Amino acid sequence: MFIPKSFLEREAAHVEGFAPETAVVTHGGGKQLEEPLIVRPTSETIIYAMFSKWVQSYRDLPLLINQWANVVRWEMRTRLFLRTLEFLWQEGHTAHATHDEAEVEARKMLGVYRDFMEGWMAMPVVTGRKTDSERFAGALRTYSCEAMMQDNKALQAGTTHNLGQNFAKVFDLKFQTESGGMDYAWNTSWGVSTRLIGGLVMTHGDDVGLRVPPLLAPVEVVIVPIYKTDEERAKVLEAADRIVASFGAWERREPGRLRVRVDAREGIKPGAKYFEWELRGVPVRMEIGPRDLDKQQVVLVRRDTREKRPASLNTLAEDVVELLSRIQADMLTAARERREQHSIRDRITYDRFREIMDGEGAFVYGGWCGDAACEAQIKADTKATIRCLPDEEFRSAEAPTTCLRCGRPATAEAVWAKAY
RNA sequence: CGGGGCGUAGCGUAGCCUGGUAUCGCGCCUGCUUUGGGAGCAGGAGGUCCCCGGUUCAAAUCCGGGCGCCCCGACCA
Repeated sequence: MFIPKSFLEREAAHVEGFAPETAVVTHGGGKQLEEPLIVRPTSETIIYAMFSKWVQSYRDLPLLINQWANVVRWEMRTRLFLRTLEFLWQEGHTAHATHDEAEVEARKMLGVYRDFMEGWMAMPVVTGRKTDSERFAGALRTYSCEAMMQDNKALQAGTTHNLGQNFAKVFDLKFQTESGGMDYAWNTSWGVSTRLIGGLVMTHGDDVGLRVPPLLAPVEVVIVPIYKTDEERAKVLEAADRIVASFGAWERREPGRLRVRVDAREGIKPGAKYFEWELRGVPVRMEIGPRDLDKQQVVLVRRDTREKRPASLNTLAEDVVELLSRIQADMLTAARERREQHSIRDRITYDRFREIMDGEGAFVYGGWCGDAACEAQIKADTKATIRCLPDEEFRSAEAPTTCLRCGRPATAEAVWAKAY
């Protein structure tokens, strides 16, 4: 939670990047502290100070520490979920014997993050490397997952860093090598935060409310019973209980059982229940009424498309499991298609680029000359930044040959967008 | 730190310009009827109109000061 001010100051680029946005504790126990304590904005300094005590030999490497922690960054302006003064995140820190091993780790964690964002959140991302001006303060290289929100702005959803030996050198994180010499360790760090919740909302939310992908939904299926008389009520609820019991035994599915809930509240009409569960984003609603039972069926309604269809009681569990996995897949596909519809890969003039950034926004794939001054000028002109230099699978079939703004030869393809 | 806006019942608001019994919706209470897309009808309760001061016979309304909140910008991996 607290980091001695001198720790933060040890790595020059790190302190320069973070000092303006730190909260500082000057008093403790009623007395002024000899050395102020920084409320951690990130934990590299304190972690590597400890690593240096733990590591002596190459045999102690690699070393990985993961922690869930709250951090504080004194932003001038906050935005719910996306930029808060205090946020909860997961931060991982590693130490390795070689540069290449650290590089592999940084890339691996980027893949882990991507798998979660796409496989679980159904939030597609573009992965790639940050430019020098956008990379983590103190890192050698920063990689990121960039998602597109429904207003066509980019959300940096997670980052991983190859820190090189920058922190090891200032915290004296040394080890004896296999051949008997001494070397500084190679570090990586990586994190994702509660910002992902904002990303989920802004990727999938619609006019009706939240849409939660099945794999993350606390309730995947809500059963809404429909009845008029007490007799009907008893019959319908009994059928609902039987369905829940049969689902409870359903274990052929990954991961685990079906999470089902019966909304048996009385005094609330079915329509009101529909609206409430739609607002909360429950992926599938199952309606059971007397008319359905007569036909040995229920009605299934998808939250993502709001499509409604009957399903036989005989094959219900299989049907629901199949539907849930289809919803999971369709939500990712729909989000990805949406992103691609708002991605521009055609060569466009800088005037056109400015027009787009001034208007509806987009991910614009364009050439970059590699000059930080040019990058800064584009930001000044349009507020758009290079979100990343995309990994190969995201690059255009035909690589751009000239810089989007200055027309000089391109050194890389870049994804430009306004960001949160 | 600049620019703009707003504070009226639990919530959302009208009224303010042009001073005169504070409006409507949701919610709440009681009763009856209701339940396949946000129930209906009838009756009812609920207010320091953000605070302080001024003008006036009379202030939610006009004037002065204060407080609070929101949005935009600067800032931000």
